[in-house]
Amino acid sequence: MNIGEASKLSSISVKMIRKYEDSGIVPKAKRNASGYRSYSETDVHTFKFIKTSRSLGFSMKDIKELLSLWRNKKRTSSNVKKIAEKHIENLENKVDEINTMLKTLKHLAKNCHGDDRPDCPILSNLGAAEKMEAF
Amino acid sequence: MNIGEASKLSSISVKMIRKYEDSGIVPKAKRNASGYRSYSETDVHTFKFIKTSRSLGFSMKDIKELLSLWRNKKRTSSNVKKIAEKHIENLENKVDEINTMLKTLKHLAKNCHGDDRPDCPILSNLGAAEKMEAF
DNA sequence: ACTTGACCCTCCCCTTGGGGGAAGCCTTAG
DNA sequence: CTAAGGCTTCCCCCAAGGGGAGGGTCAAGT
Repeated sequence: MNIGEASKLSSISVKMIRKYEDSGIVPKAKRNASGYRSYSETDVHTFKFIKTSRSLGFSMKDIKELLSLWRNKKRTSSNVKKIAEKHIENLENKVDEINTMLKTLKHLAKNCHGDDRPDCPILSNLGAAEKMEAF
Repeated sequence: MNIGEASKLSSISVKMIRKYEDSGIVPKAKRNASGYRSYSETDVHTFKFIKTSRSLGFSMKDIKELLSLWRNKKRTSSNVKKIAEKHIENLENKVDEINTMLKTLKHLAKNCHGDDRPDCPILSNLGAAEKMEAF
């Protein structure tokens, strides 16, 4: 099949399929007589793997590694688990980080009138010399 | 003062101070006789405002707006609050998104032996035709 | 057969919020 | 007077996409 159909079946844009090839995440596609890329069901399967991995937040770098483990029948599950656990840790750190921001932001927003008056604790705090750690 | 000192005082890199100027987030700096950018305490204050806002996760686009409200003494606090609340909403959505990923990832990791064996539910699920919503 | 529209190709630019480094002035200390 | 370090502009890079130009190819309708 051509790239358009592979794109539809995998829910990965034509642009990105080509980019994945350029960046070496997937091997170079075979070409037909007129230079069109030609894909098999297996290739679509690979694209779906990428799609699912992306939806779980894995980086393309991680996915490249996961793909090679996926293809390697002699892999050990510990290698895969390590990547997943590292990713879980990163995501948990990100959640913590955002929650810290949210705590401060909600505190500021709560104390802001949100009316016609110009005084606003959000702006005064953003512009304060002291750090936000203050509260 | 020169850009290096403004950078130290505001904790914003020299690179980024120049980039903020290029992108119009801050007005063009005055230049001294030899073409060096020259900053005042007020400018440093502005950079600190940006720094704090970034640490709360505001986009540069939001910060541009917050800065203009900050400088405008006739502003209404409702404008500021709207920006902050929209940002809070975005962050909350992001946390939800990541938590959804985490739920799936943890489920997968829990069921992965993580030993020498090649069988691994993480890979089988990433490569499954069915969507992850399945569990 | 010919046209038209839908695909496909490559190449380049844009995004966000940073960073690296080169080549060339300016300044200040020794 | 020289050397170091600060400053300037300019260009390149990252992730993970997207937009669009300019041109080749294929298939269906007339």
